[in-house]
Amino acid sequence: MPDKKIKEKKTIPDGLKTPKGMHDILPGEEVWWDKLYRAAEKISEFYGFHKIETPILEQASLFERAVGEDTDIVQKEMYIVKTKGGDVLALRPECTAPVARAFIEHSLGKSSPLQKLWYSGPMFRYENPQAGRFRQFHQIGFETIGGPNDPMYDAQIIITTQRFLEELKIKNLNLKINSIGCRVCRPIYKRQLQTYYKPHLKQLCADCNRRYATNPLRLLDCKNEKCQPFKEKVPNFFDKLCTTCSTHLKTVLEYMDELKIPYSLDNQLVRGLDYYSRTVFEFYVEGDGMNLGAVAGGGRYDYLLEALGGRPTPGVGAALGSERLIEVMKAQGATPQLRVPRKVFMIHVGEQAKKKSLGIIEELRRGNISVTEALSRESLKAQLKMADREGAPLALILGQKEIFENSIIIRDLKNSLQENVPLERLVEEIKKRLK
RNA sequence: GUGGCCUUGGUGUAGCGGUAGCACAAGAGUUUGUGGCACUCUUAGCACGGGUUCGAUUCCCGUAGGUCACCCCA
Repeated sequence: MPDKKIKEKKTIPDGLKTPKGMHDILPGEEVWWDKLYRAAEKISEFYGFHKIETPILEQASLFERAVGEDTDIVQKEMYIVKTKGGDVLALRPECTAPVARAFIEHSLGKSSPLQKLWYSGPMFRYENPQAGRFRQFHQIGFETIGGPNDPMYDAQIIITTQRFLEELKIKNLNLKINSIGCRVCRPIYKRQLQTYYKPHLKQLCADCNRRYATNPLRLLDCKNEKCQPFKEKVPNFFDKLCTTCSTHLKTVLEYMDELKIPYSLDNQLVRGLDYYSRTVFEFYVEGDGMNLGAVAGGGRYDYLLEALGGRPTPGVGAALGSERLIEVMKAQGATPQLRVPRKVFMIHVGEQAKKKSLGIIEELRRGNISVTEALSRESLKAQLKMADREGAPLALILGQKEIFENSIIIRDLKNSLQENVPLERLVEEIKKRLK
């Protein structure tokens, strides 16, 4: 029986574990997240994006309206929270809608007609986890809202995303671009698709039959074998784009060439969020074991603001999956952010020295010198070993003799030279050596 | 939501129907106040629940988690 009790203590009960698809980010991972966030901050600053933070919870109807009632995200992947007051809230599944909401709610367009915003934070989607797919995951995103409806912004969002990926040294990138048309040409194309598919409905899979009615564009990215033969003669969307849209796409592509960004046109690229219009794009990483899906994706959303009750305002945005980026960096052998070692390691010998060390450490920290210690260790050896492992350049050694002389030893751990200095000159002596 | 595979100390891994080895990591030490190497010792484990069995970590079932595929996406 006592055996059993020990067991119970060791294993955390299932009921207390992290929920499925959600993970702790432990201190060992810090170096990767650090690298990611530093890059994000650097790129945002360079490209003139300002950070915005929106609540984790929003009214569920925000996403229904923005992302679309018919989408998988809204239909089956949202975490819904009912408050005691009767509000229906959702854990945000993405962040473009909240950013657009904030733009309207705070009339950001009034202070400056073009807003360049970026965000970073957790998103939530209730789906089955697998590699690169979690129920709580993190995104970093860039949005430009407002200004004229100019393909230049599409290009700028893409180059920003591209530069961010480069900053992270991510290789083997593949950029896919497509246009899904506008209010004018998309409905026409949808009808053409329906006309094309109608005679074949009985031979199509169940999903496609549903898509036929709800979202004909998705017929294009069905992967069911049954449906493949019919794709060959599908009317090509590029031919059906209205003049405005095809000019828009052409210009975006010209800018890509100008910026020397390689891309591939993919007329089957249809994103699962309804707010997109015209340009849509995704970045993939090619290579073995890189089945993470898109590492970044985005597009233009000219009708989103309007759909949320704002004035008609164009926008373009991109989102990157933080966990996927880190996965790719690891897989491609990138080096994580270096931890900055603390400058000096305080070592004591004996009870009296231990007590006195406390004060010295505080004095150093106030002198803006970072200090580590292992005051709980007693042996000098063990403490030096720790100092070595921490990578501190200097160790301070305080023992009976030093206390008596009112001095302290500064040991250079790189070349093993040490010197005894008066305690009152400690801060300046350290600073001299750290230069 | 459906289906396949997986689950051994902190980490990575052996193993067998009779309760477990190894490596790394961690801690202590190799005499008296000096680290990185080496050596010694120590700590620590069969995901959870049930069944078959004299006995299960090993076989069977279920649950959970992970992973892969479909779907969709970051």
